[in-house]
Amino acid sequence: MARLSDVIEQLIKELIEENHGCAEITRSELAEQVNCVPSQITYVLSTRFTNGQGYLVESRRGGGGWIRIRRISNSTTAEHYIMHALNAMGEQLSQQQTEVYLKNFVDYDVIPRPVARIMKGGLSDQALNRVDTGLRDFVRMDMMKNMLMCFILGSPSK
Amino acid sequence: MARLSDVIEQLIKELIEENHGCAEITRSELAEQVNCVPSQITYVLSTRFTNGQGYLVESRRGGGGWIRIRRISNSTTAEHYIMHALNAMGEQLSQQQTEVYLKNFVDYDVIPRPVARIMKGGLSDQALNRVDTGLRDFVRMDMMKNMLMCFILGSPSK
DNA sequence: AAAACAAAGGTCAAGTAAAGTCAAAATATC
DNA sequence: GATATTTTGACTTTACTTGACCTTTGTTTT
Repeated sequence: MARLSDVIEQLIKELIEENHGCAEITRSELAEQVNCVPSQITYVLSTRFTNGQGYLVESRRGGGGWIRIRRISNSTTAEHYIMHALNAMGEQLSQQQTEVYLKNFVDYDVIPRPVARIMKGGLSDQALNRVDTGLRDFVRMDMMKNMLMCFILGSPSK
Repeated sequence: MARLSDVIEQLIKELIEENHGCAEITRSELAEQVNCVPSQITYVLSTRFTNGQGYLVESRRGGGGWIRIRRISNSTTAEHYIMHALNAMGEQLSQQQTEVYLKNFVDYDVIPRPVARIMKGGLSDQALNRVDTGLRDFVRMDMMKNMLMCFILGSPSK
């Protein structure tokens, strides 16, 4: 018997497919469709639609809120390159490693220098000063991945 | 269902644009146009047209009253605009406020869209997920400021 | 004038509609 | 049997909407 999570995963993937790479849902609606509690949608998103797997999840709370899931298309060299990097990157990222990565991205023309400069600023120890040192490199990695995904995915087509 | 607040925001922005930087409205009239209670106009103004976001809101009560929303010095350079924002910004920043700022920056050609996109990605709740919620908005603000500074410093004023 | 009235905008708290969190319970897998 | 994954649900936080009541200003009446 199929696991509910798998069904939900499949459903979302179909939505993305139909919509050329971008699904926009309402958590509670989708939950109702498959007859589960809303938080299970959250669970599926957090386990099967990560940056490392090539997805970008954005959301807004409050009245009229939504969740948007987009997938990297992998059709350009930049996308390939970044997807590859994303997979190779692991869980943590030091400031030093950040700089190495960014330099490479610029050298290989994956992202423009000005963009890299701003990323570097946001990912610096200075910016992350308030984050516990034990956690910092994890947060930095999350940010790096999300930034990269956002950069190559651009604005939602619509 | 699109949020009413977003519609109102857009409407006001268009009015400002049409009028070269200054919109003058009557709260109750605008409210009637979009079919909401007057106080919702106030809500939109207070969440999306603050001084820090580059607007100046003045008003007059009583018979013949009005509300005037002006964009701060339409003619300032990107650097000045950002400097102003930086100065007005305070210590904390929510995801929603982040988006309002970035949208403004892009709409008013202060920073290019791709840059705004990566900033948005890095500053999102998804990216900052591991940071304690009590700390999150502080960290987000630190990052925002750092990135904006990098942006200004990186673009040498001619 | 002064008082009364009308016509604005301002405030604030309650109501509603979403998504997020977290940990216990249930189920699968090894 | 132990460990990992999934399912559930009670509770939290965020964002938007509504409405009742307040204050200010201009106009009309006495």
